[in-house]
Amino acid sequence: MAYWLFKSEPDDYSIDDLAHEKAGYTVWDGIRNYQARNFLRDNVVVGDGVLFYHSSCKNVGVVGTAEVVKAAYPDPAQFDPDNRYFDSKASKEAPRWYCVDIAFRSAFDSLIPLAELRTLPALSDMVLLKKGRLSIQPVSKAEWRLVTALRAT
DNA sequence: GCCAACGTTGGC
DNA sequence: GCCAACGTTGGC
Repeated sequence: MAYWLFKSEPDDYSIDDLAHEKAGYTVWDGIRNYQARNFLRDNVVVGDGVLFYHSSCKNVGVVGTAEVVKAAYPDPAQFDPDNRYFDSKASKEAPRWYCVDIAFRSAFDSLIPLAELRTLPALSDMVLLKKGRLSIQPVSKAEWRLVTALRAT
């Protein structure tokens, strides 16, 4: 049981999109960074908590939580030539990229801006604040508790 | 849209 | 294996 922060560009896929998934979950595909891939493939397990983060938009920050409902399996998008995440160097025998499934858990009553997280000394070691570009990143239990207590849901 | 940070590619 | 060139991320 561990905690993570997943980034998404809300114009592409937002916490509201996740909250309204008819199937009750979504495939977290399209991860094309090796460090993020390794976390997905090797460390993310069912039941893990996810801080859902909106990036590359007007209001960047943590907007809610999700839960991992299926552990890593080969990302189908890498095999589909018509998909934007197609990878010609990947094969079904030797998949290069992995995805997990996550389900909506909560939406905060208001977004927790990145700038606010930066003001909290207890979060100074948070990966988000030190290594901004990683799209799948570990969150400590203490960080999870603190962040999820900042807002009502 | 700018630009800093950082990841990836590819020649040698 | 090094490193320059290039591409991408992502905050502002």
